[in-house]
Amino acid sequence: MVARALLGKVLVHGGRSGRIVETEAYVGAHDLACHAARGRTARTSILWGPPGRAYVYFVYGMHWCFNAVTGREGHPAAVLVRGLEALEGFDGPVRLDGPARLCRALGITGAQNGADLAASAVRILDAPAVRGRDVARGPRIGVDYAEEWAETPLRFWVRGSPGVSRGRPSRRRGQADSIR
DNA sequence: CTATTGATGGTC
DNA sequence: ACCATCAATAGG
Repeated sequence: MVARALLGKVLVHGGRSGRIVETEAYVGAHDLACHAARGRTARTSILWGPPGRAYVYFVYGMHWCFNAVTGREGHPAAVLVRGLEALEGFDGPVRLDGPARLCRALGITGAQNGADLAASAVRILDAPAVRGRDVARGPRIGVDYAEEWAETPLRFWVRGSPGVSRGRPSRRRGQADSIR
């Protein structure tokens, strides 16, 4: 799965870069947590386009979130990047845990929506994969409304990384479910 | 540590 | 009305 494979890769924008340490997969129009589940609209049309482009959306009146479109044309699926570890271009310490924080820190906004991730100012660079035993997975964050999809373990993160967000999947209790 | 709330605005 | 959020605050 692409969300798992993106862990360890490098997101770059505006001269700043970070190693991807937390992702969530949104797998299609049938996934009730996916923005595409409510049909093709002006906002979500990029999701139906070709893979390898940025889907950047605005939430809660103040935050941008960055996704990479992963589904082939006509198949809306994407991976939300939720956490990074700082690599280059930052002036002092930065927090990159959380999808909106990382966008703010890298200067990603709606201006990058639709950008080609292989040939524009926003890029994802290849890098060594994260070892299986360092990867954990669990339910996605903030999607309680998505019925059975709320508990589907489509969130992936690098165990122990400071770039992993602290948001819990609020429905269930207990610790982060984990392990590969 | 958990829980709650205000900020702030596009989308449908 | 509803959010794929964050920061600040209050309470145990």
